[in-house]
Amino acid sequence: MSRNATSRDEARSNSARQGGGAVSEPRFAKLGIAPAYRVVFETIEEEILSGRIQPGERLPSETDLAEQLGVNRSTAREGLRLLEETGLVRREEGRRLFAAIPRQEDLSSRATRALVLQQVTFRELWELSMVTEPSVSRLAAERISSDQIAALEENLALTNDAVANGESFTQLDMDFHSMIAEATGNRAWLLAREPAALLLFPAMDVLAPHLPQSGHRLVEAHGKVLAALKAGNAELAGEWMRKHIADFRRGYDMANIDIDLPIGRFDGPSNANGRGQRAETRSTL
Amino acid sequence: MSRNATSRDEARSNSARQGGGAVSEPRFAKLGIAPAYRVVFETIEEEILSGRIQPGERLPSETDLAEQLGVNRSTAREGLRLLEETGLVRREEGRRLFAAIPRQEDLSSRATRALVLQQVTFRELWELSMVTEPSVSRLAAERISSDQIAALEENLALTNDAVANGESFTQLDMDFHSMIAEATGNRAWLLAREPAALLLFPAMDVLAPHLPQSGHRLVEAHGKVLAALKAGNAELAGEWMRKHIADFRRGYDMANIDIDLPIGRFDGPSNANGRGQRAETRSTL
DNA sequence: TAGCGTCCGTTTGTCCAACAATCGAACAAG
DNA sequence: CTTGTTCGATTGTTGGACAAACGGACGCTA
Repeated sequence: MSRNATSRDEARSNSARQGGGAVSEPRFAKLGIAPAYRVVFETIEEEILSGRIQPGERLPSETDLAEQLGVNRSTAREGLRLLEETGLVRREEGRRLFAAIPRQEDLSSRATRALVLQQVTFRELWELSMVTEPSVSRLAAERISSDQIAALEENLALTNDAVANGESFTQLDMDFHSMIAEATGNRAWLLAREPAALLLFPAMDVLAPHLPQSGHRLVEAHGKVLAALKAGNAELAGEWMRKHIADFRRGYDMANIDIDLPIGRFDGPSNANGRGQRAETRSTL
Repeated sequence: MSRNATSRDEARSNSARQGGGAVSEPRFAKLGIAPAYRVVFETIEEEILSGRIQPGERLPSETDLAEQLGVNRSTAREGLRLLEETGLVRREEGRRLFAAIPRQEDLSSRATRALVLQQVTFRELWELSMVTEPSVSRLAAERISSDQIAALEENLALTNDAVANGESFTQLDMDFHSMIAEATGNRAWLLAREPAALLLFPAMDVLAPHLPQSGHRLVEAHGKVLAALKAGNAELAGEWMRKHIADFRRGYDMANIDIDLPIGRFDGPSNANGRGQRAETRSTL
């Protein structure tokens, strides 16, 4: 407790002003003065990152925490909010906070939002996906399990139905690609491709009205990829996937849409923790 | 103001318990009941995402905000902490909060932490980087500016010095790769490769003691890549980069380290907002 | 004129105290 | 064994309060 109280007071008294006119030379480094709630955050964060608090383990009650850290409960709560949004802490069915590791969905949706705000263009997303999707397909071909194959087959069937009925197949499309990525068993790959994928594939919705054939082409392409995966043919899987993504851009060109325009806003679940699991996506031009 | 108060009260009274034994059928969807501070968060988030509050624009004072939303200042503050950690809100030299777009560094470090906690292996990171690094090199070769070439040359010189003096060159190494990625001008690519890169390259520190030649090999490889970039030769740049990354793994094998072990912890700046900009990295086995 | 010290209203950071609502679990009743 | 009931622990929220720091404005002085 004294630890934090001390560091805080220190910070306070040290906070001599550095303002004024234009500083001639950067003689002093900026003082790293953090408000107490931030110190609370960093302290607990450190406990979790270092493993001293294991994921799944319950955190002390707010009152306890505040007492242990020597701050007021309100201050401790602010620190907890910080942690909460980081994903290092989550609430278990109702209240009770416990340590956790951030879920990739949280990370992805966060990253996706950032991409939207940065107004990334279709071209940027496409350039990336032209590499990621074939690559994961190749990897997946060598590792995919029969269960995963079965899941892909079901997905393909559903997609086929959706196309036949004129329904939106965007979600199914995204699932198809995600499942392949999961089949690689490589979490770094998952994280690398997901944010862009969440933005790129919904763009298909913009295309569909212009290109009546797009649905069928997609089903066909997915079928080819799936066949190659089933055969364990990495090169073939990669090549079909490459064509599939390349085709996507061709669709954009044919629909006469400028690929250098920022991609539309992603309307997924706005919050990371909890409700609204289905990723309802929409791409607005 | 009434808007939020209403939605909250509604939530309250609707919160009929659903507990009890094992539910037979999922007849009802879970109620999305959010505490007021979360609603505050989502409301302001929405304002920013929709563009009604522009990045760079100042937010109202906490008192104002609380009054407008019809909640207590403490509650509003908790919502602000959530926003703060999302990166949608930042403090400008001192206090004053203003809207912002999340910085990629924030996102990357967040993602990196997640990867560490998930205990990703060297193999996973390497598999990804074997694709990302050559790919960005190819792209960069077609777009890199002379300024960026110059920066890379300086980096190479510094790396050479560091190697000669037996100093750590990890940071320089990471910078080299990041600069190439930036030269692609593709933000999606930046985001995709960074988290893994932040973890993979520091692993070099583990290698160096075992392989005295590693530094020189690295400088040589960087030199080849840079020459190819300068020549605008995409294929060559990609190929040298591929060899460079492949070599990294060979080093791991030669040092007799199991590449399927989780990668060590990343000790970067723990907080996203502000101080501690230099990415001091360390890889602990 | 550029710089310095001071005063003042505003805003943030922190604390204290309190209460309603909910949860969890134990326990009683049908 | 499912449905109330009760009770302590914990969270969500509110109200108010105060010190510290900031942003300027103002005036003084080399």
